[in-house]
Amino acid sequence: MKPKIEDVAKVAGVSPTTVSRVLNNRGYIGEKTRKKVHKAMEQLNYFPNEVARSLFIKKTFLIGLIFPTTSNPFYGQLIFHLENIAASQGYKVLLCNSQGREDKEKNYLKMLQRNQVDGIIAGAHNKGIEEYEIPNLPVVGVDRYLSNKIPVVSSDNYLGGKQATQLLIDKGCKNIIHINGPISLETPANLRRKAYEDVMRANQLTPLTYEIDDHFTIIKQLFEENPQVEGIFASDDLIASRVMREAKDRNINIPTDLKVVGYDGTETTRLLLPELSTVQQPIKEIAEKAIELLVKQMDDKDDDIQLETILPGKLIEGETTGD
Amino acid sequence: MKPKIEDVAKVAGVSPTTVSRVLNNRGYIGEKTRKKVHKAMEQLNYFPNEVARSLFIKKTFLIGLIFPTTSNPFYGQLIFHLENIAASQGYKVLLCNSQGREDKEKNYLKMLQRNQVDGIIAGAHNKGIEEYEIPNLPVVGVDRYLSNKIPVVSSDNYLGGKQATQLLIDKGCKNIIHINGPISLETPANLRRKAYEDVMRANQLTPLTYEIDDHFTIIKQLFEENPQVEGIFASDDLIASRVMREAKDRNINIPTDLKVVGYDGTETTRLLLPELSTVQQPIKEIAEKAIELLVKQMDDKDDDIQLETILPGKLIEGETTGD
DNA sequence: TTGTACGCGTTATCAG
DNA sequence: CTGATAACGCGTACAA
Repeated sequence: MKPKIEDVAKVAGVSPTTVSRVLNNRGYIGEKTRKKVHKAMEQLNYFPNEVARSLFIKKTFLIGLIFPTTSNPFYGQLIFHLENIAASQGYKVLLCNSQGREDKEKNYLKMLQRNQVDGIIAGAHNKGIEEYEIPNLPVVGVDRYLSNKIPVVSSDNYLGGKQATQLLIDKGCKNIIHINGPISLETPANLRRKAYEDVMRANQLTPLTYEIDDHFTIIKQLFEENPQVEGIFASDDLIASRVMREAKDRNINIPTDLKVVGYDGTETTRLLLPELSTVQQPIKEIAEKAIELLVKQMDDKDDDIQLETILPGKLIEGETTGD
Repeated sequence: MKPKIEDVAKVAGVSPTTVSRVLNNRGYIGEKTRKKVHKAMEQLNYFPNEVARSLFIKKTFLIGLIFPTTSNPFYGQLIFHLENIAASQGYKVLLCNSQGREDKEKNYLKMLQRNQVDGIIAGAHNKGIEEYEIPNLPVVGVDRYLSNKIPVVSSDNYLGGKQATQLLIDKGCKNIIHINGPISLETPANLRRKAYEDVMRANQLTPLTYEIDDHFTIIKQLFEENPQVEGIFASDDLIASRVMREAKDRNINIPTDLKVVGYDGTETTRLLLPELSTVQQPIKEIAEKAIELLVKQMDDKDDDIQLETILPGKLIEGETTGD
């Protein structure tokens, strides 16, 4: 059915070894035989079988990607870059949407091991799963601590949180509230909150953080409990968008009565909500660094690599922090 | 290093065959030996090697996904569902971001063949590439005609275009302009335009279509050339968002002076731009149908399958079509 | 019920 | 410069 190396060999009138040599440019081969082999391959429409190849060389050039969901613009864009960069280095990508579910995550982890991936990049993680410490399997975390032995790449969340909060203060807000995603202490993203609290206190202001729930109902509650709120720093742009919506429904003018800053600054949110001030994450750079760290682990066996990489983001001032 | 079936056999004190049997639940095995083998597998932290397995059974349970980019909310969400459904049926997913580039697309196609994927789902496509007609390799197109032998799944683009246009007319618009993505005759999405033109003519109105360029500059031009425009039907929500932005910059009030309808209605755009009227695509249903058609091709050899599947979308009326 | 031998398609090794 | 052979890890006849 599918032609194999042996079929090509037969047609070209050489041995399978020679075909393999032509295929991989290994050793010396006569120019005439090389031509013959190439012609035979075209004639049969031959494609090398990577599965057999992988079995032999014990390398699949596969990278597993475990993230909550490509539906989310941040992860969608991150995964785009990861795949892109991986492809440019000859690696393929196995996509896993864990949806923030620990059971799915563990199953994916097993699946990836069975499939002999050369490495894993993960940004989905609930608690302190130790399943990620897999002997001889390189792993890199993105915006998530996976273990104290696994390198993490993230944007400078502390700086970002600081800049966002400071911007609101600079614009004259005193009553500033922070809305956080679901709290899990292991994520660097929580540094956004810490930065917010530090900056508030440094300015003799009282920090107040709300934690988001699945249906954003907490936002209504926030406005009801704090009618005097002047500034809101949301831990991502989607939440910020809901805040803006709620403010509109309550006839609260942005930026006059309320100023809003989000976080992430993905292509999509920049396009759909250009007026939103936000801290833009260096998504492409994060992807590049993650791949770099992964490939380094795959190549240099147990060389010591940098455990934490923090990339600076960029504060974008839009109309929601006004004037 | 990594334990193989033979190592497990040794520890359990049985033959490799027996281990394989318990692994695949094949044939009769004594309850005691089954226990022993399981214990040995746990002890060694054994994972079956899917690569070797694939080589033997000539099936990889891999599906290749070729789409422009996960960065785009529509594709991001579609890919999420595709992966999800595939996973629930034991299939894994190889992600390919073609970025609308024909050369990348062709390379991915070769790569997927070398990697022995069991099938391909593709929604990225420029012209009439015939590379997709691969003997014995099931393919399904999403919103793109790949060849007249390859099944396509798409939302009811004609109906959607009709509904969008009709909505604008119903709301009192006469001067209605359509903005299209890059035109390629092979895509069902172009039916949106045809529907627009048909409905316009049926109402004694003159259709006028602008084709979007990379940097949306055409939108400015549109407003300058048509100061009297009352309604705009954009072929996706991202374009619609840019239209809204431009209107705002020109102090054109939506919906009073201008009404806007988009297309896609992804989770992200619904969240970020809930005021936008749009035609929501049945993304999950598209994914389900695509997987179903692919799996059917993989199982029933050359059974005749439905070549075209059209799923109805849903018109969502928001504030941009007012009142 | 369990074990032996071979083949899946490829490549490294070693002769020639 | 080219060819024969073994091995990668697993699954299945076939034999025991």
